Amino acid sequence: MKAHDTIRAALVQAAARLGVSVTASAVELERPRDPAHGDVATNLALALAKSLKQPPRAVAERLVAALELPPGPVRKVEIAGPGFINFFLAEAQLASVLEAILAAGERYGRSDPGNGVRVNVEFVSANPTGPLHVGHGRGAALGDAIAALLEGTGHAVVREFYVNDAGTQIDKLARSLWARVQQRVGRDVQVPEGGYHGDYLIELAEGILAREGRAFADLPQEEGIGRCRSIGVLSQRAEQDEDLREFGVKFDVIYFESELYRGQLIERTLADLTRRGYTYEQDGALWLRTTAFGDDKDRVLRKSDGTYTYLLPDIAYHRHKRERGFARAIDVWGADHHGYVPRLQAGMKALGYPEDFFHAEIVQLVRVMRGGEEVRFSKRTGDFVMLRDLFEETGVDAARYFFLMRRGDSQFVFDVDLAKSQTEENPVFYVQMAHARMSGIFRVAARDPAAVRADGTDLSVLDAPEEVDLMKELAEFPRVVEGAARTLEPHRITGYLEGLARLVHAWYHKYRVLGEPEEAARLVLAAGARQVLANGLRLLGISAPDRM
RNA sequence: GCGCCAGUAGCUCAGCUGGAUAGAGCGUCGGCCUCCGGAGCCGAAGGUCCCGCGUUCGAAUCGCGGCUGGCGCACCA
Repeated sequence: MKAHDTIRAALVQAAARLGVSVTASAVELERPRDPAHGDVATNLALALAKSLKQPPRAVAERLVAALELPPGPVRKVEIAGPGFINFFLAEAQLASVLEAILAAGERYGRSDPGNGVRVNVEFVSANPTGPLHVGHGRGAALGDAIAALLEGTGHAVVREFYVNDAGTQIDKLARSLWARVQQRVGRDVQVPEGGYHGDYLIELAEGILAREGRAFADLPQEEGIGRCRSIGVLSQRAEQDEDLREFGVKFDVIYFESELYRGQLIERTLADLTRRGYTYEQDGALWLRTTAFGDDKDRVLRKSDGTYTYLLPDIAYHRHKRERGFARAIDVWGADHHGYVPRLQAGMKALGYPEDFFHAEIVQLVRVMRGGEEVRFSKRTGDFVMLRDLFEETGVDAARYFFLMRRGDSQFVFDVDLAKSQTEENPVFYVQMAHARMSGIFRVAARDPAAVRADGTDLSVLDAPEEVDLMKELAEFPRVVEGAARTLEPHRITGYLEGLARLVHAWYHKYRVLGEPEEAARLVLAAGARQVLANGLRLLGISAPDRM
């Protein structure tokens, strides 16, 4: 908002007059919780107290005395509490946010601090060994929202999914599937130890036999397992893609581990690490000196049997991201992998990459509750609850919203009954309903809300407390988006939307729009509120329905 | 044993990188439907911010030491 910039600049100038050099971005402006403390406040005097060796209030007095604000946006400046400087904005300033919203439309809330920086966001990256479960769903919702937040703040984002199609897990999948094929033709073969026991491989085995004929089961074992490997990976990948598509997540790049081997990227990475002096041989294995970067112990890159551990391909993969020109690589990982962060980070530093290149966002596990009881297992996989089962029951919007409404790093209980309920208790419903209500006004008025403009409308009649509060909240949206993007915390958006929806409902309930003397101005307010609700929901990948 | 994450109202959780009297929803209690959707709105009660020590003008927030819970600590992925 323009008033913020004006205040910021004036404060920087005032500080300079006191002999302190402050950058504009270092001046913190916030909206006080208590309206009696004004519309904008800064703690600048408190922050400068130490270096000036003066009491905060005295610093505040001097700052205000040195402050030169152009006439217009600010009508009053106060010093309060321990030394806060509070600014009170002119009323006209407040309503101008509506003009800004309607002029920007879908773009309201977007900003450009990212300045076109290229960011790779990798998430889900499930092994192609079975269906996606709810934990993947939380990662999918979070990764997609983080990507959208970064896009909304001016970053060039690529959404990426990494497929481990070359490891031992894939061998287990192939052998498990082969065993199921044998079982279906009546042979007494067991699914191997540590293999995949879920019913979905029985279904897949039946499909193979139906398509290929019984002769498939009589293939030589090596060939049969090989066929099972490619069929298994392809079918699981296809199924995961379909789940993700229906969940509303679209990836720009699907990267297969096997591509790393084809491009000699593993060997090149190993050569880099060695050339930089961070590898050594011991006990027949090749080690990476990760302790040089804060890891507990050094890690093996190449085992004594000559094969690679998981770490080396992963370093190679992230090196490849760097080579593709990304300034940042953000990975969304499940909590069960968090112990892995220090060694991959060490790998990045061993390659000489800056500290902030790689960042792992850890997502804690999800528990699912229904009817007051925990739902642990899915029949089909014999394991976790499947993502598909969840969103088919609750709807995609509710599932995504619920995954996003808590910080990723806190454990989360998904209440299926709440997600399905069509009442105010359900936050998704509550927020979407606020949007639908605003749309309803325009439906009755037979107007297109997207075509509403503030030009020439007298907005000074929007002076009821509920209307003032609503406009102030609408003005906060761009800052909320920026904060959420900076901290990679989409839950700030859901929290904001719930607060905004509350104000919208309260306003709607108390004041009529159509047929009132204030109709024109209130239509502008309704259109603005509707736009911000829609923009917030869209950012999270959730629909903004016009009626429910 | 070591590491990471969490511990805030009866419950689920926020708390904007150290600021003003710690907030919201649900639940509880009490009000409100001639209406653009009551599928909603308004109000009240409710706190040892896990405990202790420290850092400073100021700590839920930072540091140290404990306690509780989750997850990790492979030449697995």
